[in-house]
Amino acid sequence: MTNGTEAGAPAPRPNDERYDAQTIEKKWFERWQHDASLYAAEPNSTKKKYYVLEMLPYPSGALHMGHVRNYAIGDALARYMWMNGYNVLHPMGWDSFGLPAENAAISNNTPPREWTLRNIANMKAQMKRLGFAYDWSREVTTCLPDYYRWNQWFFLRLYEQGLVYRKKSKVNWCPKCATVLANEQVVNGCCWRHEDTQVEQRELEQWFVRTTKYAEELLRDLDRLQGWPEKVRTMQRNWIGRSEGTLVDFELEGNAGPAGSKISVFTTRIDTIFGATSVQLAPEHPLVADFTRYNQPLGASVQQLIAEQRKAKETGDIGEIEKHGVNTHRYAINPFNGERIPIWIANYILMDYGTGAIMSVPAHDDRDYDFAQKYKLEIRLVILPVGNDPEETMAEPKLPFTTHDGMVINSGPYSGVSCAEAVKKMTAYAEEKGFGKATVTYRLKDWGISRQRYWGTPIPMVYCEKDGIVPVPEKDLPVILPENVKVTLAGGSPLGDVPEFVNVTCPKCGGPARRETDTMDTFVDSSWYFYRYTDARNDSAPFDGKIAQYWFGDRGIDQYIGGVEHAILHLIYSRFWTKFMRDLGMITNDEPVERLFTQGMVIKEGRKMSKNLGNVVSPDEMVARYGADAARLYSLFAAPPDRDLDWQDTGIEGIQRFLGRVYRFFIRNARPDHPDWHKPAPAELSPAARAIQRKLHQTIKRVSDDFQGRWHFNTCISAIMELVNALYAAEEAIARNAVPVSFLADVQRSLVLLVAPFAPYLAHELWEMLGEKGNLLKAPWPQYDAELAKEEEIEIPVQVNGKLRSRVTVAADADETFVLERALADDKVKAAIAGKQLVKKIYVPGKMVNLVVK
RNA sequence: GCGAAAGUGGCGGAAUUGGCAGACGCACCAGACUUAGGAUCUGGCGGGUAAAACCGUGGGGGUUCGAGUCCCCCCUUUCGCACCA
Repeated sequence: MTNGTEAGAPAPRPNDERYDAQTIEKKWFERWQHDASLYAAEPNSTKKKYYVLEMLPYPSGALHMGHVRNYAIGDALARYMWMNGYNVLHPMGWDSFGLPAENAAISNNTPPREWTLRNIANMKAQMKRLGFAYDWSREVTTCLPDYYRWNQWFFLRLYEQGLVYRKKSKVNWCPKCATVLANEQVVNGCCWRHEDTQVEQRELEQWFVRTTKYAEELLRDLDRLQGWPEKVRTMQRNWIGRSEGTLVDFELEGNAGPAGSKISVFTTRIDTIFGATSVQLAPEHPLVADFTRYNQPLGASVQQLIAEQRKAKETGDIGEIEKHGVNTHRYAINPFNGERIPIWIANYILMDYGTGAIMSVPAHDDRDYDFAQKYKLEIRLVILPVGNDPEETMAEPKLPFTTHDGMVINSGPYSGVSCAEAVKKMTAYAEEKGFGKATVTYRLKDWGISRQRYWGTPIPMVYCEKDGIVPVPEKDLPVILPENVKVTLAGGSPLGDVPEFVNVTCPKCGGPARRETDTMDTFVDSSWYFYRYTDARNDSAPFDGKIAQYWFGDRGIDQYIGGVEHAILHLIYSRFWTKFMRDLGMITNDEPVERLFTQGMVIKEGRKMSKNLGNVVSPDEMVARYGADAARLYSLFAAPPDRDLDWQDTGIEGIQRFLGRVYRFFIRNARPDHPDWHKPAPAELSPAARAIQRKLHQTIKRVSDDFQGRWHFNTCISAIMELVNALYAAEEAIARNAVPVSFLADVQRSLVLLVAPFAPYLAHELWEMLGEKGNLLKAPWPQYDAELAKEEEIEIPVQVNGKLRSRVTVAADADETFVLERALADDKVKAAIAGKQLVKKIYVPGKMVNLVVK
């Protein structure tokens, strides 16, 4: 151990003081490899639990900087909680089913399993090199049977509960993935993975999970998720898209068609129904087929409308579609006034929302107004907005009025009541007469989970000619995904080409049957993986409920950290799964995640990193050049974690320099062999030592407060830098023995602890340098003392008429009279107020003085 | 179109509650040490001025003794939603 210097002599700065991250990190990396229990959560602990989770990665081959940032945040928190005495669960796993493995299989002839496991090995090694403190004994790999068998087990439970069903439906088909996408995976009409590939529509038999059963609860419980970003809650609320309204049946005039004699429309504005001047059908509405059967020209027009709508949907421009429609010359009867109104077919009416039919009220709906203008349909005023002058409005209405705040007019017996009142009364009337009822519609759809792909969880179902659809008995799970399958991107599941997989005997009758060849959407895997972590090696159940109960408590995972791109899909499916498991009696919590944190992206030169732009920063390269500590610390220092981070290569060099400064300070000042080193620090300190002490306690406060609060680790690190700068400034005082060694030992110990969550390698090295033997991870977090953090003297700015004129230095506890006296005695202040009348003296205690003069 | 967040030096960012704008770091400049410096240490660093004055947090107004922070209007950027009846 290098000793400090003799009193009075300036500190020598030999070359071996150089901070060599590679050597230090290699040393600790090797030690940590040999201690698997280092980061293990304690199984039967009386300590308070803390479950911190980062979103598990897809094993694409290598980590990127976004991962490093995500995990650096979680790791800092985990280490902080350990040091605060919690029993911490900090696991990691692999979201390892999915299409890229198949693409890789095709392009370089490697089986998906091999490719995936190799990527996992590589990324795991990267994580270890970065020093992340994961409990690897709980590692979850979703593509292995010991995990996906439980997906199958859950599928059987869903089936028993009637929560999964088969339905023939139009599906979104991505030609590049050669598979079905859930609605949620379609972004602006394109595939969420292939942003430039338009999604097509195909008709297929699919398995659907009845997520809509929980729509109401998923919406309601969003209000409880106070630890989630408002933004995410809003996105989920929009996604669920709850809408209260009324279903109203319009009879068809004349001969009823075979599809029925009524058109059911959904409206949120039944109060405007006396203003309905047409009924509009979606081009794909079932009734349309009847209308076009003996009407060739109409059929052609409808085809046109369908094509327009489809194209608009595919390009994501459905919001701006140019409205087109065609008059069927059929009529519907308004049940409220018996009036016959024309039935139109229009390209902006969507079949997959509500009933696919609407009543058109041009005077009180923007869209209907546009449409009526274009086709010269009647526009009838039935709402008078509050605050409008009736006569003026009647004479020259500035339509459309879409407000709910108004009075119903021209509406028979309802004229004169408020909109809200009319909705109630008219709905009640419709229910009484049997032609309508109050309804709630959701934008949220059931979750289509079938994928015509190989690399996923086989759906445990069998099709028997005699018995139909038969679930695979639980004892036969898992249905193993066969290997050596020829993967192609042609349509249909590759599993269909594997006879030994497909051909089975029916579990019921023993006769010949076919296995389901579709696999599950990978969002199934990630919907419950965090429960598996609590009991990852259980081979008789997905997990033990009691163990999950300990880690999830009543409110779920204490802190979940990941990208905002998962704000809807992953998190809504996870919430669904939790509610489903709760209703199965497996768990007691209603929600999976108490606190959610969404970190910003890592960008460079103002743009997202991408291979195309050639601005990708490789973690491996950063670690090789600057070390893991520097890479991690910089990813926390460069921006607050919730904001985007603009990566600058010179920025990380600054961080490396800082780590070097810390290291060199310890090289010079860690003196565990000194006789005073382990003695308690004296209560009375010299001014130089007192200054350090004050700074130290201020720093502890700042760092601790941020961990508890807003997580601005960038300012925490700044604070630690300030402390280190203060120590450098004090080195002369240290050299002349004006700072007691025992006190300096305390300061250094605290500094190591403050650094430990952010730069674990260096912290461990320094800890050892201080002569400490115990596990740094379990060393208690330093506590600050408000008294010691207090300044003894403060500088008070003095303003005259709001402009800074001078500063006066006073004791921290000086009273107002004294401070004002000093301020008025100051020469610069005197000059500023000379010849003027002092009208007001403002003193904000400890902050500032403002003198108002005339 | 609707909603949210943001806009501060050459750059990343600080200022947590209305109270010294620019902490901390990068870049740059100067000095020290040095055979050397892409190491290290010290100092400087919003504009402006000889120094001051003065100006300065996207733009314009307002409230206040005092505004980056609060209110009103506008501009720009990012994100989310978008004929959802």
